[in-house]
Amino acid sequence: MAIDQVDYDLPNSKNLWSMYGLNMSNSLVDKSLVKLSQAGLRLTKQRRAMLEALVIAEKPMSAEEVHAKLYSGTCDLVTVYRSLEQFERVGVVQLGVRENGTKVYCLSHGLDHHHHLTCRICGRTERVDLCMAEELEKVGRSYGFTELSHVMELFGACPECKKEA
Amino acid sequence: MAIDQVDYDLPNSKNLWSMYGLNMSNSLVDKSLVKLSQAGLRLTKQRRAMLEALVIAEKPMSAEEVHAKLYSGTCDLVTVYRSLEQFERVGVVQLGVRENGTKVYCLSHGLDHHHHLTCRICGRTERVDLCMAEELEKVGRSYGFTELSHVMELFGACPECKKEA
DNA sequence: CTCAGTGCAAACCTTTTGCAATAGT
DNA sequence: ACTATTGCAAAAGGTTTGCACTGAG
Repeated sequence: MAIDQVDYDLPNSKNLWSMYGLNMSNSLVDKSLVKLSQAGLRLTKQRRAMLEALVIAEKPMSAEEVHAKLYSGTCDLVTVYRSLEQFERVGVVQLGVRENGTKVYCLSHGLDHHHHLTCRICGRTERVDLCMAEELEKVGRSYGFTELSHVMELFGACPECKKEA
Repeated sequence: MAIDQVDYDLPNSKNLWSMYGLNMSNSLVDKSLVKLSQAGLRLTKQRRAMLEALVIAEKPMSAEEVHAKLYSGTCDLVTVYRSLEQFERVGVVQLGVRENGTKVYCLSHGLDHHHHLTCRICGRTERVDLCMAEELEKVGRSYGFTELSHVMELFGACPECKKEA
């Protein structure tokens, strides 16, 4: 079992987190769980595992990548797809797209919307706190569009990968 | 044959465009052809048809959409995929991604890089002349990244679609 | 108890690859 | 002629769907 995998097959207990053997009142995860619950979604061990994986990773991951982080047998890949979709719908995660079209998800850090710089060779990811949401909203509204959303991803070759090549 | 389809199976002639029955010294297409040629790519009737389709459409299209614009039998879908990839490599088209991960391509209007606002219901597209390329480059370089590129797409529901719903 | 969520299998859609035939240059 | 490009067929990759079963509220 890889060190960063998450094992949720532990005995039950009272509170939300101790049952997973995690000493974690991680505000990100807590907030996420609350949001899920408020949106009427059910809290399952599979979903908790996925959220946990997203917190640990701290970077956008595809459904397959999230699935790979889970302790083998935690849940089916299909469930990851379905849950991530739900998570996005209720604003718990933020959707992004890789250059090759793969969808990736990362936890919404509270209210703050952000973007990423990704190495297209090794996948290294850096957070980019730069966003033109307001300007884009303005343009969108000027055309009468509503329910605006945007995708912005920055790609490049990181110094390490460039060294090797 | 739909009115906006492009038929290239016409008799040969001397110049680049008259052979297609098109009275077109369209600078966009001309520039594109020159770029292709300069990059060492070959000018085939399939590629000319694709470029033409892109000019007529004036909006980003997926490989399948480009293929659908071509007169039936002009070329195989696989060829469209391969050519668009080449076009992008030499800077003749610009790559974008839809919310669902589909790759889309649009002609690079000369040197100007731009983005799009797309209705996620009907596909209507508006050009967005707003870009933070410079700021993004700066961030990328600050992390030591090179060969930077970015994807930015704005999505929403257009007024017409909203009316119906 | 009820319906949302899950697993499994299979379908689907988009994109990529292999190889022999074709056609620019 | 030389080699990029094409078509066809097949595989690959990522995502979605159908259905019966399970489990959270």
